[in-house]
Amino acid sequence: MVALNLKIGDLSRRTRCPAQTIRYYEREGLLPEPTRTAGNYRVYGSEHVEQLAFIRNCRSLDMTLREVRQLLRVRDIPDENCDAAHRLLDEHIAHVATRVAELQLLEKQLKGLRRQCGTAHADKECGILNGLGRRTLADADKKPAAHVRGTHHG
Amino acid sequence: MVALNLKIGDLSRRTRCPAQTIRYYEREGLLPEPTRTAGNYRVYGSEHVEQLAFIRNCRSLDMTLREVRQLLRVRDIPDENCDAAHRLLDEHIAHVATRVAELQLLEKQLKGLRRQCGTAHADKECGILNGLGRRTLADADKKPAAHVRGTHHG
DNA sequence: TTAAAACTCTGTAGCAACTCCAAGGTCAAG
DNA sequence: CTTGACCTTGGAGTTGCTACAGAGTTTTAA
Repeated sequence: MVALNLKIGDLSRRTRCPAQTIRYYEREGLLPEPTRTAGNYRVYGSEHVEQLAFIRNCRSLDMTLREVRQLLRVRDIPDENCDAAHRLLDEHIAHVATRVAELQLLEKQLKGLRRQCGTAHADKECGILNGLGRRTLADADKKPAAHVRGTHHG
Repeated sequence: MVALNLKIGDLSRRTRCPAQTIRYYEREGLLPEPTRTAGNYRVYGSEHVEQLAFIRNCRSLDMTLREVRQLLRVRDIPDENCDAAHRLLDEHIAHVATRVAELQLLEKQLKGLRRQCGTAHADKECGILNGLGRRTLADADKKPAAHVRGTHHG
């Protein structure tokens, strides 16, 4: 159960992961290099299907590729105990919880700002625009804290 | 009230914004180009202090630079009514609310996964590692939805 | 058989919002 | 006159992809 002989497009359809992304994971060392055909096409087996599924599951849980790499390493050391996986997951949960709290505070601030102007009028009287210009909105200087970013509405 | 004659380091300290970032905002057209000394040093006035404060306030509310640019444009059209600012802020609030909901779901899933293995043991029996390998964690294929990313614990 | 369509290959650039580095110019103090 | 703090520009790195471009390969249909 290793030789399925999938081309990259087949693997892509099977895992709902774009082919470009599969190549990217390979470059990044998350997926082992597949064998090649005479024509230099990549050929995948079931181990690739499974590993890619693992990666995508982790990603859907918003883990970074760094974390995925660590989990893969843990997974591949047989008969080790799974403390490392526990720690990683616990840390990840903590990060998410932190971010939720931050965003909830943010939401409150935004709604407060929004209440400062409910109606249309000339810009110079707009409580929102004025509020944003003021040196202090609630409390000033708190660092963005490095891991804090990301609402990413594109 | 325009000529304070601040050098970039002075402005940086005053606004707690790194000098590099100030130059970046200038390149991106968010801050007007300052005058220069004979030695080619940037010289800032109070209008720069105020505009930079505005930008940083927006950023601390997690707005994108694109949104900030739009708000600045709105602000600089005098006697216009502030509908545009309202719409922008409402949209931003909606994005944040969406992201909060997503992250809360995520947190639940992660905690569920964590519960699958409470104790140390050999990796191959670990419910976490096994759970991540399974083809379906909760429900499979839901798109990352483009603006959904970002917990970014670096 | 052959020509078009569909697929794959590599490599590069772009996104957001910075941050960091290098190599050098400018200015005040000692 | 030299040290050091500051400033200048330009370019690369970060994260996790996505989107080309230009070329080669394989499959399908006429």
